Amino acid sequence: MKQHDCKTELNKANLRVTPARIAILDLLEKTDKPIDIWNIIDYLQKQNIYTDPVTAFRIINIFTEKGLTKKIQFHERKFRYELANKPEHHHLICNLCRRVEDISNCNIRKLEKEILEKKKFIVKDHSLEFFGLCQNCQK
Amino acid sequence: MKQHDCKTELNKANLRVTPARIAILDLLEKTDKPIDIWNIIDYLQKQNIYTDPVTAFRIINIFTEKGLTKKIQFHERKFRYELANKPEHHHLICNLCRRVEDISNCNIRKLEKEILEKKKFIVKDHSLEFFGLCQNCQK
DNA sequence: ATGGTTGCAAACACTTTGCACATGA
DNA sequence: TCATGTGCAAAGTGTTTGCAACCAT
Repeated sequence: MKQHDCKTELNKANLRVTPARIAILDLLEKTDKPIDIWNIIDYLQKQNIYTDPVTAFRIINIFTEKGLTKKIQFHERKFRYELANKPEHHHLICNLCRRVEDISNCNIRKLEKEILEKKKFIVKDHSLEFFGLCQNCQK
Repeated sequence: MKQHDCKTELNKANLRVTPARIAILDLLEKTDKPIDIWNIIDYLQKQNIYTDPVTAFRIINIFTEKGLTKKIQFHERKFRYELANKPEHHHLICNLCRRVEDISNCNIRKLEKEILEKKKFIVKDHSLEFFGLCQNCQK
């Protein structure tokens, strides 16, 4: 994401523009798989933006609150994060090498409609993750 | 589950039969929603089976390893657990009252086949959870 | 008898909170 | 200037590990 875009994003969310926030949006934009806090810290460090882990957590939490990012879980003890405005997709997580691939066109929307009809439950969000073996690790 | 069945279950898994293990299998059998460690501890306590949380973790972990139980995540910091041999189903989790409802017939298998064809990824397991508002909380 | 199980103490990993100081608008 | 953001220390949760004692087989 261009710096400019990041700034407008932050403004729209009523958040002040700080180096750490820009960098984190930046990282999320250019990373294709959900990242954890340590990925974020590492990246900030490389950008010479010294940031306390606490701050990283606070940033990612406020982003999630404002709807900029999403929390994801891969059956690990920690959360992962990705941009919320990515087109709908789900994850294939390799049990061996932990590589993550995206998959889309799952037609979950149709399911959600059925759920509303059958169960009167309004789906706001869902998580769909597949665990298994990627092509490489099948050998 | 009858005591007897629990015992054969444990034997089949090469696990020794202990009061805590029987009780945990028992609880999982009669509970309809995924439970966490504290639910387990509470139950054991009520059964007058005094068990250290560490032991509860160890039991549930070995059960999961042996394929008797499954770990589940509901975007919380903790894991939940359910019996692995339940018929395929997914969860509707209410964002407000946290009630959990089951849903089945999602035809995920079809999707898994497509994934194998498109991505050459062999799905071993998946997690599909829906978050939203249950009928009661929509008012 | 002996190897799997447990309890206890401690450590661990991830995440949150409180408060004083710093900074962006 | 002043609300918002940050760093540091500390605490909070959920979970795992090591080791000695215990108990199911």
